[in-house]
Parts: sequence; structure tokens; C-alpha cells
Amino acid sequence: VPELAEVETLRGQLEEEILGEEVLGVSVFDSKLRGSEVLFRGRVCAVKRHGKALVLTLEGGDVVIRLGMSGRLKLGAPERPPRLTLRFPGGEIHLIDRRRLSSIGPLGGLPKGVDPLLGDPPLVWDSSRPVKALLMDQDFLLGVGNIYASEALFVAAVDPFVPASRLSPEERLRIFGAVREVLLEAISLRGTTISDWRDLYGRPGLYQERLRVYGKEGRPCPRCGSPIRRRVLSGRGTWFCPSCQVQ
DNA sequence: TAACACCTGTTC
DNA sequence: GAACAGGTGTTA
Repeated sequence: VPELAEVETLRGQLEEEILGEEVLGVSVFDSKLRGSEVLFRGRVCAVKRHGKALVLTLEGGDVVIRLGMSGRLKLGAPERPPRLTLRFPGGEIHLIDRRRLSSIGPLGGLPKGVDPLLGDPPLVWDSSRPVKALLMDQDFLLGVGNIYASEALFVAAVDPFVPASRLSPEERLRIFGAVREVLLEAISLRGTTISDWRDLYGRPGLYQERLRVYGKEGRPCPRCGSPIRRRVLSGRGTWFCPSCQVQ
């Protein structure tokens, strides 16, 4: 799950719960995360997000948490065995991850794209790559993953397969605006829960009820009624309306 | 840019 | 059994 909207949801909730709190202890239960316990030292000075990465700034240094496809953080009792547990005065926070693709590390190697909620649209929309692949490139734009790329391109009425270099300036602005709009609404609904995603308190998000095309193959387009199609683009499922999203 | 690897679970 | 799933890093 965790794209920008989900990570931003967690970031805000973590800030509420642990800002200023001291890490009392760390338990690592998954050998693949061995060694990461030494990163968590001191009080929490800031809870930041860089695209889809969560960055905890502690007195002992910065820790980057990447949630992968199915990772999440849960305050209080975990409903499945955690990979790692952080203890704070107010309670425990568990990293839970069915697929074990999440990772923890020191600061470094963060992608250099623009945050769509903070920055201006990128100026260089390079090359012949399909626009959806570009939107998901974390060195171009931060935080957009497969769900929100499909949704934003539908809102902007742009074909995901069109080479980015062929987009007009108006279309670029429309796409950027659609990305922001979709992400802001998803944040306000605590993200999209398809199967794994839950917020810090274990609650599902609500944006799955607003999805227009993602996962909707064969269902009618909300704009024109044509059946939504699914095709593969750079190895990822891509849903779109073949009638509204043509160049 | 594509394919695969990393993982595990669910669905066809 | 095979295909597929929110991400990302490496390899051909």
C-alpha cells in the first residue's frame, strides 16, 4: 500500500504519539532486520516523510523506514507477529509486514524527486517514457505509486501510455493538479485499504471507496460508462478508460 | 526498459 | 499450479 497518502497518514499520527518521547527499547524478531536496533536512540525530535519513506529524527540520528508493499506500523497490541517492536513510555509500536519487503536503515539513498504537495511541477518531463512510468519514478516525483498514478491520470484524462515528452504544458499542469487533488483527498480519508493497509491505530483507510479505475477492469467508467481496461505497463497493472483517456 | 529478485499470501 | 498484489534495487 504505502504510497504518499498512507505514509503521510502514519507520519501525522506518529507525530501525535511519539514526538518528544524517548525510545526505551527495541526488539527485533526478524533476522533480516538484525542490526537496525542500534539506530533507534534517544528522544524523537521530528517525524518526517520523504516520498514514501518515513524519516524519524532521533537524538541519536536519523532512521529511514520504508514500508514496502505490505508494511505498516501499529500502536498497541499487534494482531500478527511483528518484525520489530519499539517501546516508548506511552506504549509499543510494531512493524508488521506480511511480505517482509519493508526495510530500516540510516539516512541516505533517498530519491530526489519533487514532493507533489510541497513543490512546483517538475520542469523537465523527459523522454519517450510512458507518463505513468514517469509519475512513479521517485527521482521525478515523490510518493506516487501504482494506485494514485492510475487514479490521477484518469482524473486528468490522460492516457497512461502516452510518452511524457508528447504532453502539452496544459496537460502537464492538469496531471500535476490531479496528482495533488487525488493525494489530498486520500490523505483526508487515511489512505486506501485493499488488503493490508491500516493506520497507526489499526483502522483501514477509506479511499478505496473513491477509486475510479484502479482494480476496476470491466466496470463502467464513472465519466462515460465505457468498460475500464487493464493493461500492463512496466510490469505493473494499469487501469484506465480507453475512451476518456485518449490523446 | 525490461526482467527479475526480494517475500508471502490470496485468488483464479 | 499460475497469476497477481501497495515497492524498490540490481542485472541483462
